[in-house]
Parts: sequence; C-alpha cells; structure tokens
Amino acid sequence: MLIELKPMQALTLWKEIAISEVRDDAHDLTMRQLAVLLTVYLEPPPHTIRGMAAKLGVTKPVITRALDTMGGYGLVDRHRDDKDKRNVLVKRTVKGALYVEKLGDLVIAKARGLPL
Amino acid sequence: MLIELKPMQALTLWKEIAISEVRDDAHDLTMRQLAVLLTVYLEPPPHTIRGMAAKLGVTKPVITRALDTMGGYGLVDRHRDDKDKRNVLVKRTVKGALYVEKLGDLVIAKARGLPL
DNA sequence: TTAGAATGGAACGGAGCCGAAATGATCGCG
DNA sequence: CGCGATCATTTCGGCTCCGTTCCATTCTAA
Repeated sequence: MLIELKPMQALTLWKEIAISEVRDDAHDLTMRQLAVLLTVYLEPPPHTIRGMAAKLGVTKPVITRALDTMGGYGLVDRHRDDKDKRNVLVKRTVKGALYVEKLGDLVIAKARGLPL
Repeated sequence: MLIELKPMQALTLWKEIAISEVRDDAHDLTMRQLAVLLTVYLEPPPHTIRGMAAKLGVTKPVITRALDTMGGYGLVDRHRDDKDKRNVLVKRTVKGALYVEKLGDLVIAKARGLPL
C-alpha cells in the first residue's frame, strides 16, 4: 500500500516511467490510447465506445481510432454486441494482457527504486 | 514511502493518472514532452539538447521540437551557454514549476485513493 | 591559423491524430 | 409498420509530430 508518498517521490516515479516508455516502448502509445487500454483491462466489462468516450471526456472517433491502432497491434479486440447490434464491445487479448502486466511490473520496479 | 505496491494498484494508479491527463490537461503534452519536462525539473542542471536526447534515447530534433512546443506554453526556457556557445541550456520557469507541482499533487491524490 | 569535430537548429516528405460533420446500421416507441 | 433516436464508423481538411539529412556556428587541437 502507498504510505506517505511525497511530491518529489511522486514526480520522480512519474518521470522514470515516462522515460522508460519513451526509451523502450515498441508501440509508442499516446496518453489517450494508454487510458483506453488500461480502462479495458482494469475495469469490468462491458466496454462500449460511447461509454469509454464519456469516461475519458473525448469524442467517439477518438475511441474508434485508438481501438483501430491498438487493434492493429493486437492489444485489444472488438466485435458487435449480439443483444444490441448497434453496440461494439471491446474485448481483451492475450497479447494485451501481457503488455499491461509488463507495464505494471515497470511501475512497481520504478517505485521500489525511489530514493528516500 | 511506497510499501508493497501490488500490480493491480500500480496499474490502477497509472490508469487514473492517464485518464486525468486526458480529461483535464490544458497543454496536451506528449509522453516525450512530459519526459523532457520532468527531466528538466527533477534532475540537476545543466541540461543540454544532446544530453537529454541521449538520456531519453531519441534524436536531437525531438528534444528541439519538444522545447519549441513547451517553450511556447511558457513551461521551459532556453538560452546559449556563455562558456561554450555551441550549447543551449534549458532553464526552468515559474509557470513550468507550477505545472510540475500540480502534476505531483495529482499523482499523490490518486495514490491516496487507491483501493486496498 | 586552420582543419576537423561537435552542437543546435532548419528543411523536407511522410505518417498519425484531431474535431466536426456526414454516413450506415440498428433499435424502440408510437 | 414507420420514423426518430442511438450507436459506431468514415470522411474531410488541418495540424502536429516523426526521422533523416543538411547547415551554420563554435570549439579544439595540431
């Protein structure tokens, strides 16, 4: 659990992660794409385009395009809702789960290395 | 200090911050720009273009353009080094300091709100 | 003093994302 | 059944960022 995280530590953690993302990230995800990805993998389904657009405070095409890009990477999948065929449900993939898991490990590793 | 940060918590923290950035961020900074900004404000000077490019693992024009953009926002400043006039030193600004400080507060606030 | 190295920046074409508006498919109420 | 509402996607013009390459300035060492 997080206890007494100080401003300097918080910023250092954020900086280290940002640099790691810039240096190593193969997919070069946007902040918006990252927000979409983590929402899909951390919040309970179902995930619709409209719902995610509302949650992130962006327009629907932003979500559609983010899913296009990340779908191309194999990080997410989507198909029509059988109940209401207007809806599109975003699904998780094995590849995406591995990617998210690696991201979590990175945050933890960087958090451990923080100076006192 | 960070103690026993678990994978789920780490990812939730990162997700919350990403969403906040997407929703509220006035400047809409790229991950690279963010990495540059935090490097300038968290690591000891001097900061040269070449040095930061090496640190972030990107090309020089990336740093130059990031400084152009953020300089336009007033988040950073730069001028020639008097000792070696080939170098350009990146300087901090009051506006940039406030922005970074707010970012730190955001991380802390989100960290506090993490579920057990 | 001068040749070569180093530094930051500019120019270029290409690629991706943006918001707004239009499109196509589907639902549900009357 | 039909028509308006809802949902996701596509289209459009515009903007920003990308990497590569080239250039001007400045330093350094022979």
